[in-house]
Amino acid sequence: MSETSLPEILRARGLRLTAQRQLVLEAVHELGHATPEQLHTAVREVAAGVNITTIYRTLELLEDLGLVTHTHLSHGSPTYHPVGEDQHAHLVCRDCGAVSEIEPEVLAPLAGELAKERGFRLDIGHVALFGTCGDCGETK
Amino acid sequence: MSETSLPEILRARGLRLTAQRQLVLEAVHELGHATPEQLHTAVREVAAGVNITTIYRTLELLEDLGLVTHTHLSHGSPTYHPVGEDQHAHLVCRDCGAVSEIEPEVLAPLAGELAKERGFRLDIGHVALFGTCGDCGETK
DNA sequence: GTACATGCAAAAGTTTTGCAGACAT
DNA sequence: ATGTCTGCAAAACTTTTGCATGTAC
Repeated sequence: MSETSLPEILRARGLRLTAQRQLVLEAVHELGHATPEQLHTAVREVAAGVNITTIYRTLELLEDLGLVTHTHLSHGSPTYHPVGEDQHAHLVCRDCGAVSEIEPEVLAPLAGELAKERGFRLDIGHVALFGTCGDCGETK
Repeated sequence: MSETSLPEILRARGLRLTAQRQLVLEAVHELGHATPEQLHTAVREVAAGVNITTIYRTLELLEDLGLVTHTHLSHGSPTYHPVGEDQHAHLVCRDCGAVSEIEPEVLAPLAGELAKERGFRLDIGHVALFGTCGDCGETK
């Protein structure tokens, strides 16, 4: 439950702490990986009046502050999740749509090679791997 | 330039071979990884009357036929590329937006481990890795 | 009090759907 | 001839923008 001190980070930039910003950040932590739409719904359960526009603007801000990131999991809308804490990548099954997480260690060798060969710094929290999951693979 | 016989695949399903379908598939091969919008522009250069709707419908069909796949490279629109031939993954720089390709061999160990540990069959042609490229990393 | 944030409404952009006419077979 | 495809128009979504009001500081 480390909140990485939103108030301080905001203050350091001369920005303001608002209920909306706290709620959106909380929702991102609660939901794990969620679309703007889903976050909107979640926030609304606590504060009914919050506008979807604010969700988008706040997510952009939080991402800029380094508190959240987003990934494109197959479909149209991106999903947001907290940064830091649990760095992890996503495994997305194209058949059943299931999303599972994998530990960063699995990607470490790859990240190392990319850095060495290309100078490319892999953002592990941003990785989405597509394919067929065990269940769907067997059935076929 | 192996065309993987579009006519035959269509016929086998009782579907029809049209100029539009040939043009869209050709464009996907030519452009490498392109958004529906970009494909539309490319196709229009040859056949001006083709509608964007047809691009979407055709891409869906071609994907269903296993001739093309799509990947989500950062922004809103997905990009489509041919299946088979040159299996490759994408490296996307979040700072400058540059997209480069990496050879499938780099991903082979990872693919192997995922298959072994999770029974997950990684679709290499679908992989998009985000991070910071060499140029942007140095500058900072 | 002042500048930043939010809500609202509208715009912009993307993807989907319905339907009548065109066309491959 | 017949059933599939396409183009057109409109609808459904998602995301962005402008502006007046509200509010943290």
